Amino acid sequence: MNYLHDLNAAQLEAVQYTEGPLLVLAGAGTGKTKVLTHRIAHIIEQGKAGPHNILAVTFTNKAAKEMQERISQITQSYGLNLGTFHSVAAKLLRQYANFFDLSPSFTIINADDQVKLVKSLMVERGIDTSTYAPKVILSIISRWKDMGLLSGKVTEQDASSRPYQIALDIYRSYQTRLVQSNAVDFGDLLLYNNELLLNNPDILEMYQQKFKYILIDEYQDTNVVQYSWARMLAKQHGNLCCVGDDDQSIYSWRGAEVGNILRFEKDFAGAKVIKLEQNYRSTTPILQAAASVIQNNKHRHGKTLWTERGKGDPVRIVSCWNDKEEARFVTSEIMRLMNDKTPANEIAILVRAGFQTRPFEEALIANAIPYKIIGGLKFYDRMEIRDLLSYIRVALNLQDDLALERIINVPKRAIGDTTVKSIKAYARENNLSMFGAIEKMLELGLVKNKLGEALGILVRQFHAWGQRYQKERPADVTKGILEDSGYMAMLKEEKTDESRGRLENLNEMLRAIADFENIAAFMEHTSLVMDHDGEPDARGYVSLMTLHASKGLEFDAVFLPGWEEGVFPHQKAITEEGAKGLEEERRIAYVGITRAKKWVCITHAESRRIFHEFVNSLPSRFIAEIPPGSSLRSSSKGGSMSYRPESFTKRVVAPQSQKTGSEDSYRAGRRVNHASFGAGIIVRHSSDNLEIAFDKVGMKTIKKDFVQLV
DNA sequence: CGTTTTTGCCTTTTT
DNA sequence: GGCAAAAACG
Repeated sequence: MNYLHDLNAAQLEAVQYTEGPLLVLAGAGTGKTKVLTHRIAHIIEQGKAGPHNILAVTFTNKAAKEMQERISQITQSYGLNLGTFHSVAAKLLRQYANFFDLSPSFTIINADDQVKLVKSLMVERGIDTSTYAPKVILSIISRWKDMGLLSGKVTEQDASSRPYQIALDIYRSYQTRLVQSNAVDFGDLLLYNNELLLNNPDILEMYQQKFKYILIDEYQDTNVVQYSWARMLAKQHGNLCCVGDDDQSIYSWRGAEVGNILRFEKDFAGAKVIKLEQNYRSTTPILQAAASVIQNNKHRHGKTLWTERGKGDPVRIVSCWNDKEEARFVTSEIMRLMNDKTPANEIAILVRAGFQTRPFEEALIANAIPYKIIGGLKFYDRMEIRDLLSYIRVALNLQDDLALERIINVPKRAIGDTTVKSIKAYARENNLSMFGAIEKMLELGLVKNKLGEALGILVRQFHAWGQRYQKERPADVTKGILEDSGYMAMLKEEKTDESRGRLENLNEMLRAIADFENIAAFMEHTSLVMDHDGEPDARGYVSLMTLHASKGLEFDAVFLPGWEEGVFPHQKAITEEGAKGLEEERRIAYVGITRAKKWVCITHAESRRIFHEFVNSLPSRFIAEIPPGSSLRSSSKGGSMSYRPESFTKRVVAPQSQKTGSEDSYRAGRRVNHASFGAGIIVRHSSDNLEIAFDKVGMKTIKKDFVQLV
């Protein structure tokens, strides 16, 4: 029983309350993982259920791995069903693949392939892809999947407007094509699972009996399908424990429904709710600042974090002229911290969007500070890796058109655009896969000479590789692919730094494959385990990442740059989602602040280069929500800052003085008048366009010429 | 017909 | 300041 000793009262209650539905509202840094791991260990230790009768799902592989390790430290847990939603779903679906006209070896396609498929379907039926972006159409389809809607269940009403009509049309053929290619996307993994249980009471009952205790981590991030799936599975025993924090729900754009966690007590009769409010991470001013921001949200359970850490430094809020100066300021502060013996890996810069990392990278490099971008370019997203994966995919599944198209002419083998188009046309006419079409065309002598020869070689090679995978070691066959295809030779020929790096990456992948029994297991791993690169615990590196990527992490010092209206909160979140979008932005701010153990420094720039024009913005409204009592405001624009090197003023003033008088008068904060929209205030401006918050009609983007200064 | 060069689009967050 | 699709080139 000694594993219960280091728990506080609320944590202990959550661990011991094993029977019936339970919602654990776990604020940032309150020991959420501890509760989950101890609870699982407790169920096993008490003999309530064996590991194989417990199901625990997380969102990230990292979380799953950490939980597994920590449980193993407490008790024997062999056979525990623990994994991400997607990996658990994939495992289950492979057993019932034939229910969905798939073979158990189906491929899981990634986002890139999804967009490509949607686009090619749109082009096929003559829909203009510049008016309706394939990405947008895909996101509509994905949201339907997240809501549990197969194309047949989408109603006329769901698809009333034009983009939705297009999306529905594409959705149907998209699914057909995926099935023909023996492939599923991420959304399908859960959607099909849900359908499986809905339509097959016998299968559902079997799993209901198997899983006596179900635990869900990060419950605030679940979508409708995940909710429905878990609810069905838990129905018989009713022992569903959901752990999450409504204030940290930041994935609505991926289909997550905050409503799931807000509705918990309604959905599960007799549910118990336990709040974890003692924070073990941050100082009081940090928690106060976070609380005063998040309390502006209407839709939340509401909880008050407190700490015994005691007083600490106030949250700093610093104004800068522009993005470059902001980066230099943050970098100089980082150097100061490192001089004061704060290790680099205890320092993080958290940005709203990926492109904001650039000025920081430049400043960090200029000052020789080692840094790592977390979650930026992923190992499996690299060109050469995706090429090799495509080769493997085709070798394993000749129907995988998307993969074949990617590598059909890599390395160059004289199979160009026109040939690919004719192959696709032939495939469509005869209802064949591309590979099938090539074989048929060769058989009928429709392609001749050099082209026929090149295609013939390719066909024979893929058959050979596929057969070799059946009996030989996967790493050997894969190496064979790289050699036989000429891919390796192509890179060796190039002899640039880049090509050498690519070769190194391919070798690393061969080494990774060597750890797997069979190639199918490796492919499952690559499609579901994406967090490979940039471990945040890397010693000696400052971490640079998006706020989203920072969830679950903690650092001594956290820098939060770019707190400007339009950047953060992001303009799109507000225009597209309105008040809901703003609340989510605020939760992102909350996540950012609560990553810090000792120091938070928020900065905003008055002018920022976005694309190739200067954009002026007002400070984020979230800054105004932080009370002076827990924060300290200053400016790096001149005057009082002691750490400000001479060069700052020189460089910073220059762009300002370059502006013409008339441009300058349209700056953020000025009131303007518009003939039809009335009075408003400029929120941001670029060379031609003004973003104006009108008193009556809300946000609009207006050309400068159409408004007058008041 | 296939390869090289140029243009034109960007950028919210990702299992 | 990057990468993919279209246009020009061979």
